[in-house]
Amino acid sequence: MEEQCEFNFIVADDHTIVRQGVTFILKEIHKNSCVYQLANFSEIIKRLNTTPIDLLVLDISFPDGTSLNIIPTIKKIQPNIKILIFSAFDENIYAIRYLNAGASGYLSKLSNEDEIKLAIKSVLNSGKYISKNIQEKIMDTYIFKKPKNPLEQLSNREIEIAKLLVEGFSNIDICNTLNIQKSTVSTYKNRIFEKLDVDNLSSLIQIFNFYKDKKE
Amino acid sequence: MEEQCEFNFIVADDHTIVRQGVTFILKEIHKNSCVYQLANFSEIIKRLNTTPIDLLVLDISFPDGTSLNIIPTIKKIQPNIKILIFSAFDENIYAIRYLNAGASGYLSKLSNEDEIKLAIKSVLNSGKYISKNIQEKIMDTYIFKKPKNPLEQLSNREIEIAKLLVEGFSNIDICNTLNIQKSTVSTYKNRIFEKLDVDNLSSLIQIFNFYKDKKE
DNA sequence: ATTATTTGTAGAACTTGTTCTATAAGTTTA
DNA sequence: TAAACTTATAGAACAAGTTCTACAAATAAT
Repeated sequence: MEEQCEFNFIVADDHTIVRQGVTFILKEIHKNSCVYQLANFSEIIKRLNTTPIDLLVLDISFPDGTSLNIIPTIKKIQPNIKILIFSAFDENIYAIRYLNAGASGYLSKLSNEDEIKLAIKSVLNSGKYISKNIQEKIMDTYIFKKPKNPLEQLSNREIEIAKLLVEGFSNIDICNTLNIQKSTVSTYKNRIFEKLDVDNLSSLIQIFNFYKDKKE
Repeated sequence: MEEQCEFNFIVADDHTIVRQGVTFILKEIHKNSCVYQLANFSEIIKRLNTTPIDLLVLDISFPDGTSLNIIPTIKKIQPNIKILIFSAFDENIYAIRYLNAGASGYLSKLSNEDEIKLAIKSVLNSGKYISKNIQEKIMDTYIFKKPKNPLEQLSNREIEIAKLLVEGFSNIDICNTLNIQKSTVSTYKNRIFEKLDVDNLSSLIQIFNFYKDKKE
């Protein structure tokens, strides 16, 4: 039966409704394709071991970066597979990481139907899809050559203070333990936020947890 | 044209793919119905003011400050409307609160297609849908009432505010969006911290992220 | 039915955090 | 090597956040 499939797709997402929505679009684009709807990682692996897949549309539900390493795992089984990340999380923080890890595209769930179709077609035809937003981001990274791991931009002192902030210490705590003025701590905080392009502690914590164990 | 609609539905969700998936299912159940796909709260209100709606399938994760109190707001416009909450958040924390607030059902996005159809049909026919899980939950709460997920200790308002804090909003942001005094926000923050036994935002974020998707 | 507790809310006084500006020392770069 | 950033640091004025107290309404407990 697989021989009647023009393409083999996997749609992996824990939400049924999303799987079905994506399946519907895939069938619209390629009527004679087979779509495997899967809800978790082990199902994906099982399927990859039995069926050559052209495109995997992959939801990433965990913002902590654990799903990053599933990409090489998948590619080890099927090196030519195209992976389109379909994510509810903000492009700005994650997209480039996933593309570097070997994904063929990163698509926001906020995208309208045309964009979704475009992404799928692009990945199938040219092997990649990069949204306007991400293109700009990459330009930034290349032209201003920011390091891949944004934490590397921080000076030693800045990292020291960022870490304390992330661990929950107040400015006053920090200024006491480091014996500096509170205004100094604030200045650091500002510089850290600026360098990492965030504007609240919550985002700092996210970035920190995301990148702390990653080599650039 | 509205007179040819057997039912009028609204599907409100910020993700296109979800709106379309739900629309597809609704059309499958009631071929001759009209479905309005809307992406934010103000669109919902606008539509409610012009069209009598039988069922609103409402995602509660969208970013424009949607919360519990939109349910009474909606019901004030159309008292007989049925609201089915279709949520990516864990039932255990939110379901009962939304049902108490006047929703007719609470459906997890993890549900399979049959469950989704069942929920929609139940709400349309009998005016309510309560999943096995939630039924058990209610039993537990009524009969055995064991405290499991610490987030359950928080009141509705406390959860609302905790969520905003976790997402990185400042006290001032919160007091502006909720139209309360900044001292009030601080009071909440304190109570939240006390109940969850933490003393800084960082820990709150950790607890929140740890428990938000966990069943008890 | 009465009492106790929780919930939602603030005012005023106070503490903490931010901004804006600035400076000396260290590092790059043209 | 001089000019140009970067880094580590504050003072002062101002903004944001906290504390402590309080009170009415809703809930729960006795």
